[in-house]
Amino acid sequence: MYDIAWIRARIMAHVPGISFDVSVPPTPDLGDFATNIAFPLAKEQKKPPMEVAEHVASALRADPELSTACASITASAPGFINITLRATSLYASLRALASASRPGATKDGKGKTIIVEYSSPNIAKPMHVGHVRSTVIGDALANIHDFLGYRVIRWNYLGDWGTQFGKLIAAYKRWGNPHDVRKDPIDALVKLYVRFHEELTTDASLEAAGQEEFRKLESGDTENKRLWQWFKKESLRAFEHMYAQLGIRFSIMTGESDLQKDMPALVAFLEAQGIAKESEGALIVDLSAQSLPPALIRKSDGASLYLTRELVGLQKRLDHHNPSAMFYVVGNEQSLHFQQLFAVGEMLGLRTADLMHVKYGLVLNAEGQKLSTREGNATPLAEVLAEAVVRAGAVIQKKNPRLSQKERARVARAVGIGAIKYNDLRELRTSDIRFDWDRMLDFSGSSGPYIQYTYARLMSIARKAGAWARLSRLLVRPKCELLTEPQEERLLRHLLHFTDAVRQSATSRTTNGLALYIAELANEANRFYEHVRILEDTQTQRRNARLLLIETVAKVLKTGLGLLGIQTPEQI
RNA sequence: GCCCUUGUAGCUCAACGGAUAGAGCAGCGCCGUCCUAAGGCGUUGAUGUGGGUUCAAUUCCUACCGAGGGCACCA
Repeated sequence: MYDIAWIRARIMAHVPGISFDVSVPPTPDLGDFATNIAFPLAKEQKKPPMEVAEHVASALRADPELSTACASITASAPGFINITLRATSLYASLRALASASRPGATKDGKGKTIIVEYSSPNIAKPMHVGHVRSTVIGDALANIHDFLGYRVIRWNYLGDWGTQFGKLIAAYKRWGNPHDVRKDPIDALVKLYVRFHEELTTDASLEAAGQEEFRKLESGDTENKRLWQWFKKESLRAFEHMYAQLGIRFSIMTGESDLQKDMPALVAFLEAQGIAKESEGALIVDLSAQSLPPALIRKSDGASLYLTRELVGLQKRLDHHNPSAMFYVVGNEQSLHFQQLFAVGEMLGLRTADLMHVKYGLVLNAEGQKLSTREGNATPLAEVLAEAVVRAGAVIQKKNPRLSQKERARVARAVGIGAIKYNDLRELRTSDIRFDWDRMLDFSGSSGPYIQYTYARLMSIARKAGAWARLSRLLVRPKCELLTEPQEERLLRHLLHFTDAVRQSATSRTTNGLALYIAELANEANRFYEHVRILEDTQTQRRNARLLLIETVAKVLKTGLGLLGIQTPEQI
C-alpha cells in the first residue's frame, strides 16, 4: 500500500542532505500531492531554485520504486515538485483499507506508555459546559494514541481536596442541613458554596473559618472527614451519570486526597535538599531563576496546596507506570501552575517523561466572560446534553418517522452528543470559545451529525445492495480500475490520507486536523453520492467496486469518528 | 507591570515557513419520477497596524493596538 508517509520516507532516503517536506494535500488540478524543497541548499549551491527543483525531480524519477508508485514527478515551480500517484496505487490502498479490521491503525507507539490526564472535575461542583473541553479533547487524544499503538492510561484526577472543602464544610455547619443535601446533593452543595462567597463579601472572617476547617480536615478531624466523604460520594454519583451519557471511561480515577499520606515525605525532602525554604511563614520554592513567581508548597497554617499534591502525584505516576509522556489536559488558565510544577519537577529530577500541559482555551459566555459556578452564569453540562438530545430527536422524528421509539431515542443520543463533541474537537484547542447554543447544536454543514448522516446514507446503500450482492462479489470480483469518475478518484485520494491525519493529530496533540479530515472525507463521499449511482449500475464489476468503495469509506468514517469518541448509528 | 492564550470573509473557525489563504453558517441563484435534501452545484466576501528575518510570512522576531485568562497561602 502506498501512502504519504511511505512516499515521504522514500524521498528522504533518496535525496539525503536536501531538506524538504511533503506538504500539499490533494488538489485535483495539480496532481495528487506536491513536495516542496527548502532553499538553504539552493543558496549553498548558488543555483537558481527552479534548477534545484528540477535536479531533485530527476533524482527521484531515477528511483525505480518511486517510479512504480508515481505516474509523474515534475518540477512545477521554484521550490515545488509535483508528484502524481499512479491510479493503481490508489486502488491498492483502497484494497488494503477494505480488508483491514482497524483501517489505518499503526504500531508507532509500540512499547511506550502515555498517561493522559483529563476531565478532572471538582467534587461538590456540577460539571458545566466548560468541562466538556478537557473531557472530550482528552478522550480523543487517548483514543488517537491507542490507535497508533501506544499503551494509554486514561486518568481522571478528581479535585477532592483543598481549602475549598474547608469552605464547604464551614458553610454546611452554618447554613446546611442533611435533608437538603440528601434530596439533591449537587444542588444543595453548590448553593452552600455560592452563599459562602456571597457572605464573604460582608463577613471577611469566613475566609479564615474555611481555612481552619480544611486544616482540621487535613489533620484528621473525624467530623470534617465524615462530611467530606459524604459530599464526595454524592458528587461521584452525579459524575458517573455524566460520563455514562458521554460514553467516556477512565482507566484510573484518583483524587488529590489520595496523595495526602505521601506529602510529608516530599515536603521534608524538599526542605532537606534546600529546594524549599520558609517565606512569610509559608514554605516556598524560589523560582526567580526561571523568571517565575515562587511556588507555594505549604501554607503558613501547615496545610497543603494544590502544587504539593501534584508533585507527589507526578512522582508516583512516574514510579508506577514509567510513561514516556504525560499529557495534562487542563485549561489555559492554569499555565502558571504547570510552569511551576514542571520547574520544581525538574529540580527533583522528575522529568523522565515528556510532561506536557495540553492547554485549551476557556469556554466563555455569550458576553465573552469566563464562566463561573460561583456567580451562577455557567450552563450546567447536564442541561446542554439534554437539550442536544431533544433537538436531535425532533429532527430524527421528522426525517425518519419509521424508526421505532426506542431506536429513535438511541440515535438521538448519539447524534446530540456527537454534535457537542464534534463542535469542540473541530476547533484548535488553544483558542477560547464562546458558548452558543445554536452553534453547538448546529446539525448541518461541517458538524458531527453531518458526518454521521453521511455514514448512515452509505450504510443504507450497502444494506439495500443486500446479501446477494455480497455473494455476487465473490463471483464477480470488484474491478477497482473501473472507478474513474472524478468524484471516485477524489474520494480515493482522500481515503489515502487517513493515517497521516491521525498521526498529525497525535504529534500536535490537537484534534481539529483529524476532525477536519473526517468532515472532508464525508464531503467527498456526499459528492460521490450525488453524482454516481451505485445500485442501478448494470456493470457488475464496477458496481461491486463502488460498493467496496463506499463500504470502505463508511468504515473509515466510523473509525475516525470513533477516535473522536463519536458514535455512528447505522440508520438515522 | 510580568506571564499564558488570542486577533483571518457579516458570523464561527482552518491553513508542517510554500503554489490562486480553505470550510461551515448567513446572503444570492440553481438541483425532487432517482441509493435518506441533516444533501449537491454555482456565487458574493477576509489575514488588526508598523517594522524586521527569508527566494517565500496568516505562520517566525519586534513594537503598537484590541480581546480572554493568570500572577503567595483557591484549584
